Amino acid sequence: MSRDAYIPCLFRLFRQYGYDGATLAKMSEATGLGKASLYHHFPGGKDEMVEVVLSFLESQLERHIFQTLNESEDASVQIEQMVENLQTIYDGGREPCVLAILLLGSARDVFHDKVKELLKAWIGAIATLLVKSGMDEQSAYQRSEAALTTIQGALILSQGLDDPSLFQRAIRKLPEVLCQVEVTEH
Amino acid sequence: MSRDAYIPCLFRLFRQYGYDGATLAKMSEATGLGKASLYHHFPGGKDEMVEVVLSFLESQLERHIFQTLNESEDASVQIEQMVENLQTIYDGGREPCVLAILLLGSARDVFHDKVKELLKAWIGAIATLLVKSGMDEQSAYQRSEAALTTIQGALILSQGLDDPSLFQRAIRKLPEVLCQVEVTEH
DNA sequence: AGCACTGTACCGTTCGTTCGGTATACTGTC
DNA sequence: GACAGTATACCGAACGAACGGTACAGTGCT
Repeated sequence: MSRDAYIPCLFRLFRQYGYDGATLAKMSEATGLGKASLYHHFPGGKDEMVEVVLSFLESQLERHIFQTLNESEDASVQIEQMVENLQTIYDGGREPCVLAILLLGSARDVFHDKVKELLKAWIGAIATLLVKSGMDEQSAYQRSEAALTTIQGALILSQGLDDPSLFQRAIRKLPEVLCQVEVTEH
Repeated sequence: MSRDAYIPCLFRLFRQYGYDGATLAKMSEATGLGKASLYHHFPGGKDEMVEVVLSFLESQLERHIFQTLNESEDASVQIEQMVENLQTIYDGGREPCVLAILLLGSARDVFHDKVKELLKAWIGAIATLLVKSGMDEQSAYQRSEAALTTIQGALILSQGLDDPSLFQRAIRKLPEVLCQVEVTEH
């Protein structure tokens, strides 16, 4: 079987256990492959598996997030579509973000660059969309960063409080927060 | 020396490496204590060390966050004080939150309850403050959750993007976001 | 003498990794 | 069609290193 078939499985393991916690034994059990076979498909060992998982995540973001943000309809409609996809990807707030797990913990330094690249791409994609819909660049980037802050923070809190609805409430506000014009007073 | 002296050291290790990554060898090196000495002070082993670290964090929150929120001055002043303390605790966004690290990764289940308790206490403290300053309870809790979402999310993103200023910008908006009256239009 | 503490040496287990080898399928040669 | 050669997929067993944890004999203070 092609090694691609095992990637989603590895993805799930790293997302659940992190770099240190996702042991070869768990991978062997989860994939049904012997440890030696895992090394046949991923000669670079655990690190290559993470690389591959991150590339898999990249393509997933590409397909379900970035592409959604490039269909040049109304901006708020696209954001709403992204929110829908977020629901799926993170299972309504029940699943953590593999980027966050890899960012914390002992493997931080090794994969930092790739994680950084993906986060930047995500923020950039949203910002580009907002700029296209007429927002000035600085505001667009600030709001995009705020959006990702909300997404990541809400994932943490939903995990911590055992309350997926927190994540859902948070991301449902995103279209409004990202697109509304500022007329606040205080 | 009292075991209390070693707790901040262990705290730093768990915050940096997570449960799996914070090995006894690292602790031994960081504290200057042999493994036997570590087990003398913490007979329960690694798990007890985490418990103790979480209790340490609790007292730290108590002193630098909750207490700040109980001095019954103007609410926005207190929030600003909390923001100041956040800057210190998280070193301006350069240090991650140990709660987040323990929440993700393989030790999740073991310490989930304690982490949940701390997060709830934090949210509750902010909400109580807002209620005291006249806000209705539901809004107060929603905004408090949003504040912690921002804090946690901004920490993740600041780590990921190598940009502590993101964290600083995010938390400096907290007083405004938490206290301002809603007059937005869209 | 009693106690708190520590260094050394060790335990069993699990870690990531590698080795040697098997089964199967495809490829080109005659 | 028969045969050797090669590539792919897989596995059991073992490796050294590191893991968390323990046993025990000090050591120094009261």
